[in-house]
Amino acid sequence: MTKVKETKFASRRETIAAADRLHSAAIHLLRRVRKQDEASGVGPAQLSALSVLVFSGSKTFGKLAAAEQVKPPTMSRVVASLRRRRLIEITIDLHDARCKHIQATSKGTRLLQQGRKRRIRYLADHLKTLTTSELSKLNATVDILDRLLRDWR
Amino acid sequence: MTKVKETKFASRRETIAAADRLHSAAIHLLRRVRKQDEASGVGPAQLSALSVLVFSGSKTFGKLAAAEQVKPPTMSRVVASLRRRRLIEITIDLHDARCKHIQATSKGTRLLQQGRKRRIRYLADHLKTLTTSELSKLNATVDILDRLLRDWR
DNA sequence: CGATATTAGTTAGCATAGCTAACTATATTC
DNA sequence: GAATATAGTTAGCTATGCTAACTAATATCG
Repeated sequence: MTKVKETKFASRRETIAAADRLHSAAIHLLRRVRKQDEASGVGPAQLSALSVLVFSGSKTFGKLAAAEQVKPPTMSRVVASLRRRRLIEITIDLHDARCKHIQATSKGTRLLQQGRKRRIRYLADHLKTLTTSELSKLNATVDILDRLLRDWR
Repeated sequence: MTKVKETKFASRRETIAAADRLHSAAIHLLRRVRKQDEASGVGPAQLSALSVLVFSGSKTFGKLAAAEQVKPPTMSRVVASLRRRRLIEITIDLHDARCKHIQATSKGTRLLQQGRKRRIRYLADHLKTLTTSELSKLNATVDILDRLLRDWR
């Protein structure tokens, strides 16, 4: 028995080709889905930040900026816009007056969930042409991607 | 025999759940990959337009705007920036002086392909932790998505 | 205790990217 | 040849990203 090791991983060439195709498909998919968000009248950065607040609860300013992979001045303006629209509220930390806690208002939560519903419904309207077999392949792949994203870097 | 029809398609609930997960994974994946493009010193709209020109050849202004799903004034500025950087060239149509044909210069082609290489290499560096079995699942799913995107709407 | 350093966030100012409304210039149509 | 349609531009708004320089609060250390 000379074969002691299975080729568990793909060649570099194949990996690159897969990366390329995945990248392109993701770009084109999102470009279409994102158009649905315009109906909310709120920009993408604001929706994305609001989404973090709605799904992971209250966050300090700094943690929100980190979660959005954005520099503090950018988040500062995004938060100010959200506040002007009464989609979030800000409270000052009792123990450290420098820290601000940001949380979604009920109006913000409502707006986000409606937008999300619209976006997902739109995507689902296209996915419904898939067979159950195709859909389960899709789900399996998203499992893989989720793991990849969790362990990123 | 009462069962006359197979349930070829998934329930609405399952479809919505899949759409939601796909959407979220695509957002997070692209957010990471897009960071790699900053190294090129050219913004995302410009890179995307340049990419169309490099891979599908010369385009008239209007077709480029349509391909990028963007309004004419937006494309006007994008093209002007690309031109200032000598990444594209513009020629006037001989038969219709209103029409402008936009094409990538060799500098533009080079810049795009380097950026693309960097981006794809980065993504591939993460995909290489996948087994061949996982990679082929991924490829199968991208096939499905490509078809979906081609027949969109 | 008080000077200094660190941390949290803001302000100012710049570039890119998206839009609409209003414009110019060229072609087409009647 | 006058009216209309088409291709693109200009002006001006909003939003999102950045860096550099700032304020204010806390922590550290002599």
